[in-house]
Amino acid sequence: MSKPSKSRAEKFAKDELKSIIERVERLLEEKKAIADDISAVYAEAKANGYDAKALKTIVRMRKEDPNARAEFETILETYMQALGML
Amino acid sequence: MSKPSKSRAEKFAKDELKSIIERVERLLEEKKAIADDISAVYAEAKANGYDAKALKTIVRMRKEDPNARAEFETILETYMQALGML
Amino acid sequence: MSKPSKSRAEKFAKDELKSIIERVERLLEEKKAIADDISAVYAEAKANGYDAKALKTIVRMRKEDPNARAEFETILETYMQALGML
Amino acid sequence: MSKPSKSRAEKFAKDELKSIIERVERLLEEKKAIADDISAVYAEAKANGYDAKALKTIVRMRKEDPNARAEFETILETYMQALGML
DNA sequence: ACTCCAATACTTTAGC
DNA sequence: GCTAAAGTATTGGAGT
Repeated sequence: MSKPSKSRAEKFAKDELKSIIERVERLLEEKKAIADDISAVYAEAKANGYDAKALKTIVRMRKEDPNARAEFETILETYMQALGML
Repeated sequence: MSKPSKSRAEKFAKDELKSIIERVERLLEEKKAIADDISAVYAEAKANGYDAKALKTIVRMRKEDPNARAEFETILETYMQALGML
Repeated sequence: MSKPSKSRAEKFAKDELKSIIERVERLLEEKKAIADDISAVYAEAKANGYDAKALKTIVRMRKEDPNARAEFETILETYMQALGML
Repeated sequence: MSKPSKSRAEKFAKDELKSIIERVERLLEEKKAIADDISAVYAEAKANGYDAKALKTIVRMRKEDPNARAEFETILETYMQALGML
């Protein structure tokens, strides 16, 4: 038949959808690659005798506000004291 | 027609499947109820001036092995010291 | 000395804190017991030839609103159609 | 005083630790930037009338093995049939 | 400010 | 036992 099976508008939408999905997929691949790089850094550090869990804790702590952290530590120690954990 | 639409065996399997699903659903409801109770305890504590985040940290710490925790703290402080965080 | 080492108020707060923590711990134990029960149901089902992953999917689906689900399925199929996944 | 406060080896380890931490932090920043890009794509798609949840489902499905998915769907429909969900 | 939801990170479990 | 997948918990962000 001479009539196209899909209208121009439908074709356009189709391409748009495909484009969205593929952009996300490409970004997800990049994100995964970086996550793998991070794992590799920790694995190498571990091989050199570092404690990966402690390294992760350090990274997390450096992101936090120092004042907020200090305050939290104070509360925590108060509770631990009251519970005989110190 | 007089013939039953489902065999006895199929009916049996159907009931078995239904039973499995419903047992899980009942247990999930109970689990949810307990999770809600826990939330309520924290909410009440918060209303009485406690820091919910610190309380959760205490609960987590009490589950851990004290020796392992002490060792972890030591490593952490070594790293913090080296990075000028103390 | 005759003076108590802790004031009455502090002692009270201490007990209150301990009570909060212990209530949470008890509830967490109950929650864990139920989670184990659920695992046991799935393990038994699996031993009887059921697909645990599919069972979990069924349980999840039954929690959802049927209308919302139907609508979602429609959209999903539209997208899949447009991407040649059907 | 003439004696250095830190030995050469300690200084070296310190730099190594700092290097590890900073490499991870740089990678985390890159990872965050990509995550933000992904969010932006979904936000834009949503503004153009797409259902973000369905788009995410499509992305997930395209990562899966088609045969495995088909088989899973078959089992799922068997269960749904048996439970009167179809 | 406070709740609700989505996203991330962690923990645990299942499969190879 | 180890990698990979699920489930769970915590955190950040959006909206009221």
